[in-house]
Amino acid sequence: MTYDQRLEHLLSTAAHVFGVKGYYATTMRDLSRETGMSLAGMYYYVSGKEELLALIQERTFSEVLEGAEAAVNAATDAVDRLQRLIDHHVTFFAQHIDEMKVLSHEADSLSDKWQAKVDALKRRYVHLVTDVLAALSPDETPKVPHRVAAYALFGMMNWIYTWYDATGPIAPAELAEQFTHLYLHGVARPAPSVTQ
Amino acid sequence: MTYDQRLEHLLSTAAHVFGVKGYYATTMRDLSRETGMSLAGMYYYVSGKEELLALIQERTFSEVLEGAEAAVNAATDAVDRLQRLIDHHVTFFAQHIDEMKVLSHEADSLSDKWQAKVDALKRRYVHLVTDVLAALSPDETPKVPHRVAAYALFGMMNWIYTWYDATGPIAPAELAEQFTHLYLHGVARPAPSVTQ
DNA sequence: CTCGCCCGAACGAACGTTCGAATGGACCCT
DNA sequence: AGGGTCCATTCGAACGTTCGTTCGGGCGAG
Repeated sequence: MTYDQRLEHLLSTAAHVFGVKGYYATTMRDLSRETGMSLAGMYYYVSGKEELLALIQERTFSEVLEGAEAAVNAATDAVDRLQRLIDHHVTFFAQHIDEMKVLSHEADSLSDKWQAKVDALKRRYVHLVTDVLAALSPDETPKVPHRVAAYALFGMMNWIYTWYDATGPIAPAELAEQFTHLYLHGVARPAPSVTQ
Repeated sequence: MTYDQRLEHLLSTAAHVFGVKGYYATTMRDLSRETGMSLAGMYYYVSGKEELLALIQERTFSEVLEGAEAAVNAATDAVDRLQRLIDHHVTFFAQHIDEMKVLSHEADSLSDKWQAKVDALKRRYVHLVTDVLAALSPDETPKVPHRVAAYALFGMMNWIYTWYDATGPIAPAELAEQFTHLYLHGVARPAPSVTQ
């Protein structure tokens, strides 16, 4: 076992426990028991509890952002970009539930020093999504501002940590398709003109 | 000042501080300072910190559910029901940001005894929304299951506590309209058939 | 012998909660 | 009217626990 592997083990265990119990409710003694390391031993790998949270957030966000950019770049047209973006986000979410739960739920738990780095990643992600939406409906004054549409999409996707079970009857890719359809066409019937 | 008024003052102050700092990060001493009551004095009104959270959640959820049912009942047709439901939720959210933030963010922080009561209210709300959606598209096998559509709507609306500022350029009623339009028709152009 | 790695034991601080007493108005009996 | 008793309300001070973190040293491979 190398140093890096043990740090990774600590981080992934911490992400799991944070995801289940929440950051504040998790004690270093919980992590000690769960990792098999001693209480003091963990401090050889991280400077403290907050650095654990920061590293988890930073690494996860970097990975999801990188993947999202790759997914968008691999697309052919505007609708395809959206489809791939949603699919990547939902699939990644399902495969890294604990980390994403921490990312969604503990977005404001870091002190300024660490928060800034995560916020920078977050801005890049929001910007990416907003661009995709702008290309999708290049109207100068759409009925729904691109910013609102972007955060509505984030809400739809990030909220799944409260209800979705990736091992249930709906596969991640399936959920992504449903989200994409919903987000593109709404719940109104396929027929364009609705009552009223 | 009556007993009830002081309890109300304690609860609303606690909701505010919980909303800003989070439940776990808030100490009883914080609440003592913020309410002007003594540390021990607060225990005359509630049995402990957890009852504060429970009362806030229970009262807020009851109120939002009651209002939502009234809004739906006042509507004329299926689309109107959805419109009023979204408007009520968003407007209520904007007017009670702290409480709704606590409700959204601290949904799993209660012990079983209290959680059950809140979960019962939550189920009623989910059921209400699902019914509205089912009436909107009575298809037996819609492209998007009603349950998924319901949680997508909740996600879109509840996520606003992370980004929306009710005192900003977008008024709550305006945001509700945008959400309704987005949810009904999607981001795709009014023209029904999209590229691909 | 050195150094990267690990840990038992302890430290000081902060936490939620409790205790016992003090306050003051309402009410009763004479 | 006055004296006495109760009870709702308040709070300073402390209690026991648990927290994140640190200290000093131990251990094994090079």
